[in-house]
Amino acid sequence: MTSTDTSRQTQLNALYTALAAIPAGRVVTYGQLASLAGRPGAARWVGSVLNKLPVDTQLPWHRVVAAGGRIALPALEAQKQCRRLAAEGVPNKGRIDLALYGW
DNA sequence: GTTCTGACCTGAA
DNA sequence: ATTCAGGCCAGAA
Repeated sequence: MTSTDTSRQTQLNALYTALAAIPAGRVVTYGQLASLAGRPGAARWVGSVLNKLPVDTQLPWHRVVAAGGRIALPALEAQKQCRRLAAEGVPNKGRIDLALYGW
């Protein structure tokens, strides 16, 4: 195996760890999560990973939002995410205040 | 090998 | 506030 493969796997693990480390009532942006995973600028990569994430995952994927507290998901999924966040103590109306609930 | 696409980000008009 | 363009990473065609 090449060193890039192992490295990529390690970063992926770091991403899951960082995401799991996000407490309820707190949200992070894709770029920030990418930085936490040791890959600044790889926000798109994070989105790709979350998209392929299984439906029965235990990871708090709903705590990940786009820059400015904007929801990156389509209307339906976004509504579900907003609902979930509100249930965790993050009141939002289609947009989240990162100044208050941001990491 | 190139080209397109996607749960992105920033800055400018 | 909304729209556009350039840049970023990785996987699929």
